[in-house]
Amino acid sequence: MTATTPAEPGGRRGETRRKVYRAAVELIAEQGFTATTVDAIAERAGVAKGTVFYNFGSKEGLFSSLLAHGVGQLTDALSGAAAAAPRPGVAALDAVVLAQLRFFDEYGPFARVLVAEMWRTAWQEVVAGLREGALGVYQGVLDEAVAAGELREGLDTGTAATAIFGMVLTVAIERRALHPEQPLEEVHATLAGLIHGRITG
Amino acid sequence: MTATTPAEPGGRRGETRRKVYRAAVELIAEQGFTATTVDAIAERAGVAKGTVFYNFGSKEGLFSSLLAHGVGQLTDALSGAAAAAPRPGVAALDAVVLAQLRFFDEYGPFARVLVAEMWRTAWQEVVAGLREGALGVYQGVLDEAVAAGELREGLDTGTAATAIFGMVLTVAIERRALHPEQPLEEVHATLAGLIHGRITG
Amino acid sequence: MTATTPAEPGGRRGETRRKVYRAAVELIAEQGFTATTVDAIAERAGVAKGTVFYNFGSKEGLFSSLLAHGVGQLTDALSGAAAAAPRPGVAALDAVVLAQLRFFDEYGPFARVLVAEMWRTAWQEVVAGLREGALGVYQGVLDEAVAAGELREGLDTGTAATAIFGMVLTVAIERRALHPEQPLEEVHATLAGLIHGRITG
Amino acid sequence: MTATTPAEPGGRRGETRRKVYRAAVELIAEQGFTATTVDAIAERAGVAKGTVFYNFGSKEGLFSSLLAHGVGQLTDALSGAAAAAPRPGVAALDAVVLAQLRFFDEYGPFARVLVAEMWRTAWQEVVAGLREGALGVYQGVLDEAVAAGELREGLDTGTAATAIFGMVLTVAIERRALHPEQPLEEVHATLAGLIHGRITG
DNA sequence: CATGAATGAGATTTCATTCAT
DNA sequence: AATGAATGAAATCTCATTCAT
Repeated sequence: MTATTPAEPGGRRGETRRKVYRAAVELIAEQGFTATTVDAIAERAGVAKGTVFYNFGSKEGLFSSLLAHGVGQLTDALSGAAAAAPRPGVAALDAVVLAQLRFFDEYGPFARVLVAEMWRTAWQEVVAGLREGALGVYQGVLDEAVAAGELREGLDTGTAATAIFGMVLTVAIERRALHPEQPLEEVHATLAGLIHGRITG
Repeated sequence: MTATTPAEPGGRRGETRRKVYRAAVELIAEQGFTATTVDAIAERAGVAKGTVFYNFGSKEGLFSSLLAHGVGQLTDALSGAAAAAPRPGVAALDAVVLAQLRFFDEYGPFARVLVAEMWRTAWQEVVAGLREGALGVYQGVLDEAVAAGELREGLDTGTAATAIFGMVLTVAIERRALHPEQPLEEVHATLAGLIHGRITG
Repeated sequence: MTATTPAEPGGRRGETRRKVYRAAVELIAEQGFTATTVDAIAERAGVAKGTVFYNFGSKEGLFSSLLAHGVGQLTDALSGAAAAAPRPGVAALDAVVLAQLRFFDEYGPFARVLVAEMWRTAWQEVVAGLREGALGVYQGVLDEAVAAGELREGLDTGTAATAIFGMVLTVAIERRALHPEQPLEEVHATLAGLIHGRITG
Repeated sequence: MTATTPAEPGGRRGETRRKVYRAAVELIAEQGFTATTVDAIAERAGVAKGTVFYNFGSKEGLFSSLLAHGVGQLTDALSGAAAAAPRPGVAALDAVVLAQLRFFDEYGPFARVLVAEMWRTAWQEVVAGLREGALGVYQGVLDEAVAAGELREGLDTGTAATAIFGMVLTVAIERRALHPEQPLEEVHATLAGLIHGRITG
């Protein structure tokens, strides 16, 4: 079994991987990506340093596995919200925006890791997954809204999806860093207003 | 003259600083801050490694100087656009968005550096400058629009400013990376539509 | 049964040992002893890493066992050829040279291992075995030739044995690596000519 | 200047490289190739560990540079002996054999390194150099001897060159390891006898 | 008999920084 | 004002070996 093959979740190896994972996420939350050493991760996980390499092959391997996992969770959160929305179209869009806000509220460090490390060529694959996953959910919802006549025919839904995703991402990071006390609902209301045009009186 | 004193722009030292700036921005955009070595910066700039330290004191010093410089230029570009707009309010907002798109179209690597490194606690000072500068321009324009009755009373213009800035930043990066042939005006139209509510038919 | 006790050749254990032997010889021939990892040996042999240690105790143990095994086979091949020669002396010498060429033709990787690792102080015991075995055969044949008056009285048969052994070993490796198509008989004729003085017209 | 570019011999860097070189050769002589750590080399050379990497790029780089250097010296020694021989042909061959014996007598550790590490794919280039260099000298001398009628027409001088080189190499290593007190001249006499056919009475 | 996850000592390598020139 | 060789602390990574299953 190679170093990067995930083990069966229940076994001894799966347990180790989970411990290392959790330790890595916590430390990134505290100190950022590259400032986190494998030594520190191993110590916090309560395993030997070699064990990290045995299970993930390299520091890069660990982090790319981590990123992929986070992107997957984000995509799940967004598509879940889209599916659970009472009605498609703009109402679903609001739900997805709220889901994204909540996700980054809960996994704030992940948002920072995402924007800070997205550009490393080593992880282009992960970023591509983000595009197909999270941005895809946005674009799907927007396409439905266009089809339903809620948004104007001919809207560039690709660009609009990126725009909304980036808007929410930026606001979520800023809120966490500077106004953590501000209620999420308030922020959501402001963004929803911006997006579906009720910014004007 | 200390290491961090900027030299007169025309001299030999000013030229050296400019070469190092450009090399650093490009490399950091490609690989991120920590993955970029001073060796690589010096080599791409065509100077000796010692020269980087002679001029900027440290790697962090180079980077924060670089960020401050870029943020200053960005602020100038945005406030220039706001001031030159025929009318204040929403019209001015469109002009500022266009100016931001154009700025990042010209200085693409800087946009990536900004988005990637903006949130590191180490550089809070720079981020504060960004907030007072670029985000301030947005907030000022939005405040004027509220005062003029173009936007609804009570709008959280701080959050809205961050939202629009992040939206434009994200779209600018994505366009440069994936659709460089798409006309800037088209992108601008989509964003303007989103922002002032003409997204709906 | 201790880890270093050889098992009966036919059993499950004998089979495992043989697979590991073969894998180890090949890899060490390709990369050298220290560059070859137990991981790689186990993988190529198709067994678990623990199995190598269970059977051979240590990496060194595997290797010295492997060398001893190979040296024993080589000795058998050479002494068999000497015994089977129609006449003793120079004719027997030719037969032994041919046998050595044939042996290394069949077990090429072992020749490389031998030449590469023979001189390491760690394995003096094995080298002593080689000297008593394979070199002993050469020296015995040479002594007989001296006794028979075919070679001059006073010849340093120890040095001569080493010289001829090294010559054949080197040529065998070179042939395998660079001229595998060259008939063994041709090479043998050149060497035989060199050795018993018919190099001159 | 890249890490592998040799510096001008007189400068500061050249001096450092020479110190590291010398330390590396000494340590290899004592402990063998892979058992020698960069730490130990740096300490004996009296430089920081980083300096070794600054100058040679990697441990492999250091050793391959070392090997190439040794092969060059060996080639020079052999071709020098061939050129200085009073007469070409078999007399020159004797001189080359003596030169090879002397070289490995003086640089014994190098001979061991050579045979032990020749097979690493990283150094195939070096080995190719050996073939063209040292073996080339032997073949040239043999060809001349054939042309002069001293050796029989049609002799496979390529194989013969390899054979003689390997013979001398093996004997030189063996002598150094087991009979260092034996006079070089005696060994040379035995080999010379073997080679030009006076092995028989 | 065989396994393979875990280990940790010890190796190689990186790179921001200094300083004599 | 610029250089680049040298540094060394700190990082990443390797791998023979152990041991519970």
